[in-house]
Amino acid sequence: MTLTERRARLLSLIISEYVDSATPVGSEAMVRRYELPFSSATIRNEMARLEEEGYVSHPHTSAGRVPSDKGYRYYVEALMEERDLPSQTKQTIRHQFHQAGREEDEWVHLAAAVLARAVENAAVVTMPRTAESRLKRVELVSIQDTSALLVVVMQQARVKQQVLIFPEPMEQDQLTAISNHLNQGFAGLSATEISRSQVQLTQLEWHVANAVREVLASTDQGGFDEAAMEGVRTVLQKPEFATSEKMLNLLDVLERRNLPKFIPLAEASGEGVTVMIGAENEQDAMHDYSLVISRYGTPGGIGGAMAVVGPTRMHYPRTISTVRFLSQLMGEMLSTFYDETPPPKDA
Amino acid sequence: MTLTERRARLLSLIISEYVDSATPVGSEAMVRRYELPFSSATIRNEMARLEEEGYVSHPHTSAGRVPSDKGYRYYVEALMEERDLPSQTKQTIRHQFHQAGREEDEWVHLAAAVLARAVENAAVVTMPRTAESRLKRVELVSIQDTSALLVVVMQQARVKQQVLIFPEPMEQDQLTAISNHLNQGFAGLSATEISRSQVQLTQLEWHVANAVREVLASTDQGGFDEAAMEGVRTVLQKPEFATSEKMLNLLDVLERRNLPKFIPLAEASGEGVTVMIGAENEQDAMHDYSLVISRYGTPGGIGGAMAVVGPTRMHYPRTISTVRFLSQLMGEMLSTFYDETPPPKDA
DNA sequence: CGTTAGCACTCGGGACTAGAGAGTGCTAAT
DNA sequence: ATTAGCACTCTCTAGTCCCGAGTGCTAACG
Repeated sequence: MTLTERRARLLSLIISEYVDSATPVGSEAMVRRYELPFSSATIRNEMARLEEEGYVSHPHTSAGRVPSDKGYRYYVEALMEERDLPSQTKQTIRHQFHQAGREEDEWVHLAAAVLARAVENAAVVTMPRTAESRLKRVELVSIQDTSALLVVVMQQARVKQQVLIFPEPMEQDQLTAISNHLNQGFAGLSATEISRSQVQLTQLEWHVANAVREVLASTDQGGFDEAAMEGVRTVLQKPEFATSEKMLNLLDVLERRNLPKFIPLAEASGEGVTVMIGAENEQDAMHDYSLVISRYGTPGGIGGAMAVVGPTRMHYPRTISTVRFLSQLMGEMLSTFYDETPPPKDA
Repeated sequence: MTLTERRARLLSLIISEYVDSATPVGSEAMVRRYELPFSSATIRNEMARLEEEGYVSHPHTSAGRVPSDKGYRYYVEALMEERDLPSQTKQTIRHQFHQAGREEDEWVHLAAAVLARAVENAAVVTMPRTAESRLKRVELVSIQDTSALLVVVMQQARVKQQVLIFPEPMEQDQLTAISNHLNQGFAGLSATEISRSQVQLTQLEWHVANAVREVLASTDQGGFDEAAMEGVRTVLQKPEFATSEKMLNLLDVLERRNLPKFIPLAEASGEGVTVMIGAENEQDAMHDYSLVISRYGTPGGIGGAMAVVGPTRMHYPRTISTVRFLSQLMGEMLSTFYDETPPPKDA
């Protein structure tokens, strides 16, 4: 399954060229552009072999070659040299990134924007979260007689709020009493632990505790709910989307509620960067697109995922390097807030 | 400036027809389709007059007529009969809407989705908020030694949180003391009032108070930050977006950060529904689109705005009725939570 | 006078054709 | 093994033609 040295080199050039030009690449143009020490005829022969073996394909006779999914895959595995990002680029990214404020959703938006710009494709970054949400503190704030605002603070600084209706008018004092009791009983517990708990509760307290449990549970599932996406505009301007039909396709894919289906974050559970090329994604709608996914986060377990979405014709080395760098950077930033260990200040 | 009875009727028909078919409408087809008691020649004469007066236009000789902005305007002002939504539709909307949970952002998302579906265009709904945010309560929750989570609860149940870094390690007790002090001193105040306040503060307290003030201030500006948008897909499928260029245009308009520029919510400050047709919007990018905007909210002042965005060729009566109904419905729902007066249960 | 029939004229768009350009695959020579 | 040469294929663009829908005008009509 390994290619001869020359064919490998040729495949690599075809991919570079095609990533650049978005048009099928022919033998003639190849030798001219790269001053190859062979004639176009030789290149044609080699190309024919590459095609037999499935690394490139032919839109039609008399058109140049286009890399196939298999070709890209081989390129990503064996051919491309993933060199570190130029330190200037790193510096730029780091600089943009440190302008973020202190709110988490600001972070992820900024991260998505920076990533999208750096790789010139669409980028998705999910909010960081823990494996299992645990309650840190409950607050109840009176709104009017029978309604109050429930604020649930979870470990790792996630906050959710909702309006809670009581069957009877409640004073702020009563509410404070309830929240105090719940804080004593449930602090540090997860949703399931709360529902198993044996703490004695009044009916009103139980009402609140139930709402808290639901909040914790709903935080644990999903992950894309509050994800940030950027760069849609950029990617839609690429030549593959000249027809509005293709555009609609991609827009469907990038629809918020479709993301979990199309972007299998589970793949990114381990270390490092995962690449899914075209039909490697089971979803038909993704067959023309590639994903570069990575988890980010602290060693402690708090974290999220980021993904770059674009046509299979994407600049893989740059994209992979950028995703790797940015996920590492996000990890460091999270560490500064949530971990005991001070973050490495330089890289 | 008023049209003859017959010309008015004709304009109305042209608009109905064009809204339906999206193609220029000709005299011949007109008489056939609507069985008019005149010949096509007469209609042609009348159309010529309508064109002279600017109510319709001609893409080119030998094409049918297309309503102009002025034509639509006249139609909206004088011709269309805005009849109430069929009670079945109302019922459907009400039904869909009451499935919302209790979180505000869930409301606005649902409202946007319902609206978009009902009018078959894109819809934007902003989060409800007051004229000036006032502090209700501050909470500080320790995260690790030098960092804590600041939770700012504002009146009308808006909550924001951010991570706060202290120059020295802080115990939860200290944090609680600070928040207690701030709650005593600042509850009920707005951002400007806090900055003018004469309350004596330690350096640490001042640090926190400053952050609180910033949160309040940032909540007061914007309004589109957390707006919900739905129906982009729907509107992009309309025939006017057959070319991908047009699609990109609209996508630009609907970009989150562009919304404030393109959708002048200030216009909707008063009562009722505002319609902006094509070039009535100063922004060039909006010249092919119309807006139907309405404020929603309680009489008390808490509320937001909603807008429908679509091609000028839209079904105005239905859109206007739907926006009116939904804004009223949203107002009622807000009232149930924030107002003293019980909401009218039926309509 | 308002209305209508008739008709010449105008465009846009679809179907068709031709030719240029880029590229391939094969064969025979080096 | 490599290369030059060449016939062949296929897309893309421009050009042409023609149909259909629609207009605007004029002259006739009730």
